[in-house]
Amino acid sequence: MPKFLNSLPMLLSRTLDGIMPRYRSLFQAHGLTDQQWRVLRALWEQKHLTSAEISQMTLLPAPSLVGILDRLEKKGLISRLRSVKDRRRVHIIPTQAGRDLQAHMLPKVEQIHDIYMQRITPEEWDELNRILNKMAEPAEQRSFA
Amino acid sequence: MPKFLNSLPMLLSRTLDGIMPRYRSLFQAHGLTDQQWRVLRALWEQKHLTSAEISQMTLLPAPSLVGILDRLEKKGLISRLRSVKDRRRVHIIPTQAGRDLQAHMLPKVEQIHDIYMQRITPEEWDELNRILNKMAEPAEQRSFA
DNA sequence: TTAAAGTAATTAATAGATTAATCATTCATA
DNA sequence: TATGAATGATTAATCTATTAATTACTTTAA
Repeated sequence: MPKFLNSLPMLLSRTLDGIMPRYRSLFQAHGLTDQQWRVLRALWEQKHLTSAEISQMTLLPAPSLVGILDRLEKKGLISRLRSVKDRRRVHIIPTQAGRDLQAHMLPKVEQIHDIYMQRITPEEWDELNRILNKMAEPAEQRSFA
Repeated sequence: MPKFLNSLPMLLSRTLDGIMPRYRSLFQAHGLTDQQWRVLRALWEQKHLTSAEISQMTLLPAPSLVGILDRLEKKGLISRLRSVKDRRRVHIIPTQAGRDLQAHMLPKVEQIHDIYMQRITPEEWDELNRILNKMAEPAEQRSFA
């Protein structure tokens, strides 16, 4: 295998390319993109979030989020509600249709996750998290080590 | 940490988001995008590749590659050469400027890679590869296990 | 040899990523 | 209390991703 295929970015990209199609075909079956699902998924636990909070949780860049929210709104899955206390903020709230879709899809999404989790042991999963988090730690925090 | 932030796709995305900025600012300093560098990098070892081969190596989708190659060509870093034996194919060849840029950038890219490799042990790196490859294995191949 | 099937690159249409800039609002403070 | 700094969402411009369709060419099989 050529050297650069073993780089960290390529390893991670290859893994994502390997696992995402299975998720993606489920999302597509419900008319959603990966990113649109992420937003709905983030709203699962917290019932309303600001645009900035969604961006942080989902890792979706704020400028991308504008369009993603536009399309989710157009599909009737979320609503935007301008905050009264701070009118710069916009609260995002799932509609009933949005909550129904979440409830319908979440078990299937978890099934797919289980498929991948069953390929490794719980210890390997912990290892994976530990190693990757160590890799991605910002340099500032590391200087205290 | 909310549950879905611990999913496999989020873990991988978070790691990529953590490591790429360091690479990206180097690429930017030389007027390249991530993807444009990947193509140059793929041409490092093999001196000429077809568009399809580059797509496979770099994981860049073929339709995206058209534009990426257009822009690399416009910058004078690669040339397209239609194959004589099979005129459907297009061979991609780095120009002298392309090779010079590669030679200049590659050590710096490897330095960044080393930064991340020094955060973990060689054994952890092997573990990481082993676990992720097991995750991303296509289902067909797994049925023989 | 010729029609049909297949292949490599490309185009088209829509969605999202990246960086910088803008706009409205709020905060800090002089 | 005005004024400059900071903040949250958005727009703008360029580039890439995704899926489907197209174009040009090659191979296969009748």
